[in-house]
Amino acid sequence: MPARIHNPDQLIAQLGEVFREHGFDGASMAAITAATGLGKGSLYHAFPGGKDEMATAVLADIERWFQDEVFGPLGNPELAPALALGRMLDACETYFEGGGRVCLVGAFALGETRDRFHGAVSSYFGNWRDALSSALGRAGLAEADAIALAEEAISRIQGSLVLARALGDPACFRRELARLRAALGAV
Amino acid sequence: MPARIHNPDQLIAQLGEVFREHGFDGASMAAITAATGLGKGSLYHAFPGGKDEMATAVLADIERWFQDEVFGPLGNPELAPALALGRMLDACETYFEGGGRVCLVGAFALGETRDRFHGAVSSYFGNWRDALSSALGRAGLAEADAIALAEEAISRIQGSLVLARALGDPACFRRELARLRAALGAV
DNA sequence: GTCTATAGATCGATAGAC
DNA sequence: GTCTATCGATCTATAGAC
Repeated sequence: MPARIHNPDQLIAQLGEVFREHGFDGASMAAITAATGLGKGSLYHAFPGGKDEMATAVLADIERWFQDEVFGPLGNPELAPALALGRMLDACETYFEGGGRVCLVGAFALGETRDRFHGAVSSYFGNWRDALSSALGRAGLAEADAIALAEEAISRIQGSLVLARALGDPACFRRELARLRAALGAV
Repeated sequence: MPARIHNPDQLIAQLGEVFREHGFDGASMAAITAATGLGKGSLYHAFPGGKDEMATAVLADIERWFQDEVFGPLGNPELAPALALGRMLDACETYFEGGGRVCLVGAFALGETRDRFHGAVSSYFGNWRDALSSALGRAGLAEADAIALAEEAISRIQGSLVLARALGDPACFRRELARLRAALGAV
């Protein structure tokens, strides 16, 4: 059944899972072909830049999701800060599947890809920090304290994902989210 | 100048830096040859198991260092807990070069190597958590609280390394260590 | 838009001389 | 113990048919 048209959104999601599972270097074109059901010809037609362009598209899609679900609400002055903070934690619990799914952007930051995709990685974390400190500022913290607590919260989320994966115990992540909910005064 | 005998400790350290810089898959034998100054023949003579054995040796060396410098003092009942906690933070600041050096074990936990080296990765973080919660228990915390704070502290260290690398701002890591020093009651 | 076939480079690993 | 030469496999990327 050739000429089957792929849903672009689904394709990006499939690519993301391949990079998540194998890493960037480990995600061979053969693995990508198997995971997406698309031959090399189709993949290079959609992404003339090869794996680099695929990963860039995946990172952009992730940032878009977080912009809509997390950063946007955090920065929205019409939303009560406690509510926005709670939504952030809920979105993280869902997105990272309760600690069973690593953060691809974090993995790219630590891995061999750190320089190659530095722009996208830096943008993701920078926007997260800015949006979070904005919400904390609206909650009453001084600017310096808000930035410090934002960095701490993001570190705790990212670090507990590392710990959960390292120990093979996703509950580590959920426990950290629960503690964060109290520390941030989130609803 | 053939027949030059390499210092085994130095070789392990060089291998560690190659894996840190390129990741496991990205560390090709050519890159390892260039970084160590050893030909493939010599490397396979020292590590018949190839890259897997090299990485295993590097991880064991890292765990040994943390055992001596961090986990041991934390678990030592004769050492004042506040002192042991302070030593842990000092050792982290030194080892991770103030945020400019990522945690190889953390990177392996997030990356495509997560299953391949799961034993070593799990051992490292499990021992860290146990030693840290032991020190926190001696400092007066109930067992459940000690374990929770230990997980939080390790998450903050690992997460701030991710954040520092992602933003290209090592100071993120040092700021988190300073906040952690206060939160743990460390000297 | 999708496929197969294949080029050309690089991979991990081995063999054997010194 | 170290080196060079080399193998077969695998890799990314391209070409061209349909």
